[in-house]
Amino acid sequence: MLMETYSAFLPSSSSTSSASYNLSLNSHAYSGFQGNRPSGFLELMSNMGVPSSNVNNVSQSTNCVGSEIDQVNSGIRKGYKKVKKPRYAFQTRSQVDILDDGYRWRKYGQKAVKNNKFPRSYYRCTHQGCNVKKQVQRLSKDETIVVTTYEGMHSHPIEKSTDNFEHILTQMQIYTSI
DNA sequence: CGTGTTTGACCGGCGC
DNA sequence: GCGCCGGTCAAACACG
Repeated sequence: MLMETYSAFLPSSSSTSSASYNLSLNSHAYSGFQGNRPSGFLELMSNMGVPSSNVNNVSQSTNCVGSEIDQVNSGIRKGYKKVKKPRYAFQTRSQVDILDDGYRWRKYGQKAVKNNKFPRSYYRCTHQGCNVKKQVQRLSKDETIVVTTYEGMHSHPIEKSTDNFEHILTQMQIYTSI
């Protein structure tokens, strides 16, 4: 079904300008980026050095996504120090909810959000032992904008043949050129 | 049969 | 304590 959505359509604008990132990450916990090689979309993003200064100013919901809610599950287990899980989100101007970053995700929930007529979908990486989660949300303000929030970091290689960003770009161009 | 989605129930935190 | 809210579980279901 993803494919249907993919091949369905993308904004009529040109491919390069269709994607506008607004990446915000709380950097302190990410000093040691676990992946040494760019095996994932996220690492690619970070390696590309997408600065948080790239303000698209599409909406101000980004800051709440990026840094405010990140202490949600501060799991205090056995008196260990609670590590606030860093989240980081980037929003993409796309008609497609699911941005295939090469990992395999299993959907485990979907909830309606307040002030938003679109639901939010919760995904989890299906790799064993990998606890990376992501949630995808579409803004009701501007329904052409999809906010993808990642939580955690993959500690395993990518499972698809999507091993570099150019492949992704190729994909995007394929789907955009319709 | 393996894998992923759907969907209501459930749960914990928080404000009142 | 109660109800809301955001997040998760899990059984049923769909599909190759």
